[in-house]
Amino acid sequence: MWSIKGRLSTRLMNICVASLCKAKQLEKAEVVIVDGIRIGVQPDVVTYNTLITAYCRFVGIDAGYSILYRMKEAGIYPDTITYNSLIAGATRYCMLSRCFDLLEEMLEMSILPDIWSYNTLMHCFFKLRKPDEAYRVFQDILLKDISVHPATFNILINGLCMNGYTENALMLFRSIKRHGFIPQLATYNILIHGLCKSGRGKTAREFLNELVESGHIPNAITYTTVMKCCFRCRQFEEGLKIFAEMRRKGYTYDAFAYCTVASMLLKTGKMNEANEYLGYIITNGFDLDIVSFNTIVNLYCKEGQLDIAYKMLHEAEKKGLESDKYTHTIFIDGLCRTGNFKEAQQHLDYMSMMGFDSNLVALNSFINGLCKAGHLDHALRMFESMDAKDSITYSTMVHSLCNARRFRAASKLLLSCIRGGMRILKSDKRGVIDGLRGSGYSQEARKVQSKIRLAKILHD
DNA sequence: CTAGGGTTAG
Repeated sequence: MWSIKGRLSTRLMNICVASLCKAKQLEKAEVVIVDGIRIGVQPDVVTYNTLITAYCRFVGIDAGYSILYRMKEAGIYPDTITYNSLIAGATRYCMLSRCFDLLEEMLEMSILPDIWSYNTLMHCFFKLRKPDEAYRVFQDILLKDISVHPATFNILINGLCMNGYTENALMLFRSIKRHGFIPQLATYNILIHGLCKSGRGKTAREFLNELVESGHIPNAITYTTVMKCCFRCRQFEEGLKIFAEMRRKGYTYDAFAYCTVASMLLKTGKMNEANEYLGYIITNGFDLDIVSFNTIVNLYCKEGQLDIAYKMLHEAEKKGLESDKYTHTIFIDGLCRTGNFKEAQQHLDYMSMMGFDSNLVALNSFINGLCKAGHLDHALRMFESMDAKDSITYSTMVHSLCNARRFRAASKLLLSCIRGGMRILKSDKRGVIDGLRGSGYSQEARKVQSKIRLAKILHD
């Protein structure tokens, strides 16, 4: 009798712990467990699995591991879900080798990996931009005859899109549908998002129709995705209409949609309106995460109010939020706008010290700032020192060198940009050629022109 | 009990 009651209570405790974990209330969850133990309710494997998931997500992978030790000490054996949670934690922080360590540990303990172990591993490969290896995991799943989960396809489609294989994602989507797989709402959301990101708004629209026709009801994610797509295609009216509809339907319960709108307004220079939207989420008690703070900080940086921007950053830190590469990039851009290159450099140094995966955007921003302020040689030195450059790096430099009438330097960079197979704005190419010609370098102008033509032939 | 939406540069 007593033991049945005990098990029932453990289930109740788990429900309680799960909802607290979901709300990031880890301390409260721990209190519930301690209180439970005091009155004789023992935590079980589910309790610890829930904790591991939450600690990995909100604190870090090592915090997740420490729960694993705690449960082992308490004499509770980890199961597949325990390890899946840790693998998900490792994937969150892109730690591929940890994923393999965990898989190995599972096998050593005769805990069999399931479809979720493989799904997560596949996701990790995609996050690390290794689509081939991710696809190999999928083939492995089929080979091992493990039955797939709808999420397997979602992860695949998303991963393919995010790695530039939109066409393959589309083919996969169609082929699994032919094989009788009924796409989930999430599958449609993922595909629509991928299509929007690769600039295929029209196809995205078609799938939005298909989504509705197949009986799904669009959710907040669908709306935000489509709204963003409108803004991308400069259909501002249409996008704002979608936002209004979201409001009517009660889908604006978090800061997501507001931040999308505010960013669009910032990009198009409508500071006052952006201020309104962001003011609304600040004063109306929305739970702001680092992305929301970044959007707000961006507003103040663009307005040149760096002091308020820093105040917001401190507020975010007080909430226990950690600044990310976006935060620093926004500050670098803002500091450059106000001519404070020294402090901008400090943010850059901090980023490389912290090992942020790619600060190319930040460097581009810095270079742009230097150019705008007329420090062309400083910008050039920076440019030369960069080991990775993209088309934006090149166009910024080429454009600025043309403005300074340094056409020969501009043409040199333009040519190396083309050699690298990168695209550059037509107006910048024109600027270089016309500039060379106008300053008496018509032979070099012809050379550049023919190289551009050659690149075009090779590219198409 | 894990995938999917929002934030950065020319």
